[in-house]
Amino acid sequence: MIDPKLLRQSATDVAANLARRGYEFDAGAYLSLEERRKSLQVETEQLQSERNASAKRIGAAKAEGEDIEPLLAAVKDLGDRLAVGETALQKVQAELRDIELDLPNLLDQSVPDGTDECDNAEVRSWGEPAALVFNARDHIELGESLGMLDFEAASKISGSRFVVMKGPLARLQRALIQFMLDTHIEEHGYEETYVPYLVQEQALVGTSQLPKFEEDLFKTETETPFYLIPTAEVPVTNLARDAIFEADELPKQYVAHTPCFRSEAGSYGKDTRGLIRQHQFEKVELVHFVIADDSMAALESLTGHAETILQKLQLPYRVVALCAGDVGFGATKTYDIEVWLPGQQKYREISSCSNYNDFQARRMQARRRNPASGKPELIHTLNGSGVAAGRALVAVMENNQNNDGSIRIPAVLQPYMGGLQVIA
RNA sequence: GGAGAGAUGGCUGAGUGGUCGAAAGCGCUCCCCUGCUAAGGGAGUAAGGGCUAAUACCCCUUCGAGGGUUCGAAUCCCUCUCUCUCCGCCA
Repeated sequence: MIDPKLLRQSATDVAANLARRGYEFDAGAYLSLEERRKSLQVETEQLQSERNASAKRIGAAKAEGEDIEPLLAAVKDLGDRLAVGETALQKVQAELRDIELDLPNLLDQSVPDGTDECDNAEVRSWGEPAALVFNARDHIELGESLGMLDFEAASKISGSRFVVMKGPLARLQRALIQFMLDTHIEEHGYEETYVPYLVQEQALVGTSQLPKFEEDLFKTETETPFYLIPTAEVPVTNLARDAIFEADELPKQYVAHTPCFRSEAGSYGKDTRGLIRQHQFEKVELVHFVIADDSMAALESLTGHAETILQKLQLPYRVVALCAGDVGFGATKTYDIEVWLPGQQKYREISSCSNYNDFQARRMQARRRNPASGKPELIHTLNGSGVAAGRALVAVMENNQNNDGSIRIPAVLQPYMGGLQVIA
């Protein structure tokens, strides 16, 4: 959520910033609604104040044994007037909140212009795509011929966009997850967390998947509905909900491995085959809570932590700064890390690292106490994949394939594979 | 699933219709006292929102959540959620 005070005071500046995303914010309509809110709120609070004062007078008079009938008569219609005002105020406030919850975050000035992923700016790249002497196979062909990826079996059980993995390949994904967790815990200073995979609406409003993107989520039909998490960002970031951190508690860095569940509504034609886009996938997620001044530096270090994983796996990648039109709803700035996939002969997203500044914090009431003023102020939140395990598996398979269809296991993963060096 | 108890400020815990945003204690902050420490004395110490140039005044809201009764609700009524104890079941 954008600061409502900023919306009031600088609505046209906000509109100009959001226009970079291609988002149209009707500042005039907002401001007229806001003006209505102001007069209604001032009026209603005035009536509440009168009610409180008269209740006290009546109480005092009664204690003195005086006749309170005249006082009661004087406030006879106050309750009705108040009820009318309160109802009207609540309605306007709800309308304003709906608008505010629907507004994307302001973009950082360093975000490059552009409308879609074609305009993203490469920041750096690492490693060289290998020149394979034979025709590179994709992970589907590799996995199926090894007998270790079974999309048909998954389809029988659950339909499309699911997979069954078997044997050393299933273990390889687990090895990747373990390796990533251990690296972040031991080398990057993260605290490991285990979190719920089912969350309530409020948590998703906090991280801004709701109310706008409900169709992307799986929802249970229980009495109070649960949503399956689309990313560990949701439960982990909500650890800061309604919290006031003391000065020495920040920064915080959390890592979590979870499955992620996405309906993929609206992506029907995309990546229909293989592991790239599944309803269920494994991911290691990094989350930072920092003070406002530190969030841009934290974005750089978080992105670096994800890059370290790919470097240790010897996977070629590049880092791109998402352009204005491609930055996600709640982020102020995002780097995507794209790994080279020989089977597709292109770079594909394997991690997305975002600074949300106070956007999620405001929705969650996530604060820290400023030691100088003693007052609570909003923290900044960040998150990024460190990295997506399913896609990392794809990258390892395709980049480490041999001519005979066997797959070399990266050295850093071999300890997690019982010393196995090749999957054949 | 059955039976019972409970939910109050950072913590413990009073408070069953009126001046209660809320006693007391603990914790924390500042000051005094003290050679240091310990002990002691005094003052302060919730969050969100409105108004505003203001993190100054002032005002509003909040005692698990939502509704109701009332001039007035932490206190009375209804619904829900959660926590704890015992029994059953289960990983």
